[in-house]
Amino acid sequence: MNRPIQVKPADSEGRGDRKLFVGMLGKQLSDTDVKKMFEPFGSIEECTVLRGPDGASKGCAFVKYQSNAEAQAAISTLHGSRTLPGASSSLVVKFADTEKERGIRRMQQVASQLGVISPMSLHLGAYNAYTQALVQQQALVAQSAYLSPVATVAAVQMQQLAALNPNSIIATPITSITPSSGTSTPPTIAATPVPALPPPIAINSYPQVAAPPNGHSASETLYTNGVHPYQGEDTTYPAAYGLVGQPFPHQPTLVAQQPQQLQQLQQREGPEGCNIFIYHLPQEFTDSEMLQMFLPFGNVISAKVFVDRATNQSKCFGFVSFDNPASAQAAIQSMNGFQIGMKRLKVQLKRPKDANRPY
DNA sequence: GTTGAGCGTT
Repeated sequence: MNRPIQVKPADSEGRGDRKLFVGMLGKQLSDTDVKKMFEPFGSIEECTVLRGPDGASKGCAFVKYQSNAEAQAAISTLHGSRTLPGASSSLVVKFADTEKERGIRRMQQVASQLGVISPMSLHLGAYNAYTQALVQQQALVAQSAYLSPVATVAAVQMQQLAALNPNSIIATPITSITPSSGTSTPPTIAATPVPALPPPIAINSYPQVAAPPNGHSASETLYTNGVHPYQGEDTTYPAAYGLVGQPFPHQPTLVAQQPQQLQQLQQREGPEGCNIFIYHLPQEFTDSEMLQMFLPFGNVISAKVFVDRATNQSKCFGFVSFDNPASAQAAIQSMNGFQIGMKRLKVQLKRPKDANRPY
């Protein structure tokens, strides 16, 4: 009997698997559609298309057969066999994650949402750069009476980002916004006066600026005012920088506990008028850096730098969403025209999705 | 060079 078995036993043993993960399904396929597709290979015990909270298909599914052999057969025949309409590549059929793998996936997901695995981490080796940033930061704080709190915080953050990133082209913004320097350097902050912004926002956000270089900075900055997704180590730094007031008006409760909860905080657009478009970002800016830049203006729902999928390079523009229009306006007022290196940021409201284009 | 994709693991 010569049967061509191409799958190594090791692949299927020890997993006890009859359950498949199916990817690259068209998003319009239903459970039934998928079931029909997989029925020829065996008896299906369970077939579920994964859907988001809104009920939209995620374009993948779980299919559980009665036996491993059936599952195996489906893999052999269907995997990569065709590209379904609406899918970006060919059908994926493989064994679903085991418990253990799921655990790992969870951890990774949480880690990435907390910004622990961030390109920024790669630059954090230079501790002296960090301390240097603190010194400069304190100097800035001393001068902050000359600037609106928001502009100051934004500036400090820019400075810190620059300092933490040795290769950064962000070299100049700070020196040029010190009104007391007495030199003739013209301010490069374009919109220094920030109209009518409640200082508490800046104060609430302030401790984030002084985040220790332990890779947690993004975790601290994500969704600050109200949701503070990490605890510990956070008891000293507000005082360390002479801050007064209550850093967190309501008790920070959510810590990295329920992954589901974190998931719900994932990038979303805000309501109309709450989303801003940022152009001329430095090439090396990541989500978390952009997030930090805009934290002073309010509750940031999401911050996304647009990345070329093929090259993984930033396209130098991105989006930040706030939970209210006033924050978005404040961000525009303060940050539009903000000079970074040779370029100035362009910050404006995001175009509505279904933009009725005037011709 | 200009406006929120995406390979998705219950």
